[in-house]
Amino acid sequence: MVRKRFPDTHCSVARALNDVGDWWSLLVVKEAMLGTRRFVDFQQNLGIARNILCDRLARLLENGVLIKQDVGEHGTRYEYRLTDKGRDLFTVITALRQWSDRWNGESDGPELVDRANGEPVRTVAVESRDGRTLDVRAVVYRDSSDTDSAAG
Amino acid sequence: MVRKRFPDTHCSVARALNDVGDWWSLLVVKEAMLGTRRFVDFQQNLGIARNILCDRLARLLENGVLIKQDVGEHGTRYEYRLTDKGRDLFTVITALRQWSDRWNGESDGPELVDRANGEPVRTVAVESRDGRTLDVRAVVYRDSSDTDSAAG
DNA sequence: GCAATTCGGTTGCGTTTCGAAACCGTACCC
DNA sequence: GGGTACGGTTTCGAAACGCAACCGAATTGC
Repeated sequence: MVRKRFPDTHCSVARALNDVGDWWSLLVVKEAMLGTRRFVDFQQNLGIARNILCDRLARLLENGVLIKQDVGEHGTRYEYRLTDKGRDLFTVITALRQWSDRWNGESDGPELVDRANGEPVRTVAVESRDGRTLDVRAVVYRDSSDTDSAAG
Repeated sequence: MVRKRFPDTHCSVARALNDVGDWWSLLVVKEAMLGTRRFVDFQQNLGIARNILCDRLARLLENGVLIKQDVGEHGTRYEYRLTDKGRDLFTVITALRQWSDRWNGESDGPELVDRANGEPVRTVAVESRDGRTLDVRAVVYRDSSDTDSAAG
């Protein structure tokens, strides 16, 4: 299974999508954030085909999103765990989850709460240095190679 | 071109990926945020095949991320513009961009700055109600249908 | 009026990727 | 030595992708 994609593009978003841009990769990472670590558990919880899971895990390993550890408990047994890079996708996944809940209706899935006090987390947003929430019209892409104009 | 995906899943992340989960969709939205509105411009700026672009635009229209307006300037001419739902992906795309820049190295692409004062925007993060930055270990998924345990 | 061009697609067709199920090899258990 | 669990790999049909050619409507050029 080849993975050509866009090996080097000037666009950060495209480069991020090289790592986690296909359908299953982000779901695997999300599942890992829920505590799943074993091959069979990923497979069952996600309902993903085994070969695709193999491929996605391998790619996530290559990209440094997951690491694979041999835990020799009973026979052949491995654990796939998030790296710092993988855990850092928490913001992306949370933003995506909140976006979906805002626009596609609330899901009956788990609610994300602060472990310290059980309160829901804030809405993820882009903020200015002094703390104002910025929408896409309130920013400019500077030194662009595409355009210097405003976004939106 | 059929689009089965997961029409109704309890998982918000999966439902978000139904809308923008494939390779090109998010890039089309990102391009729209840079100001691109016309078919040919999307096609040239992204380097996407025309039929694929057609399909993605149609799907983004269906999902309410874009709207299509007939601007009868010169012959057949349409504009694809972001809806509120589409503009609201700004947070997701920005989080993804920042993640990529942190872990895959800075790109030579445009830098995102506050239009009001030209300063770079803050790092997007998940925060508690009282403003602490939360990583994945600092949260719990409550009322989960999968697991009640902590994430990470 | 007629050809050339632009725009926004659609169609054909070959290649790549996906996905379900079957199969494989190792290690444990009895 | 048979059974089971785990982590894959193989097979093969279906879907998606990408390129290039074509199409239809409107605009421009003459």
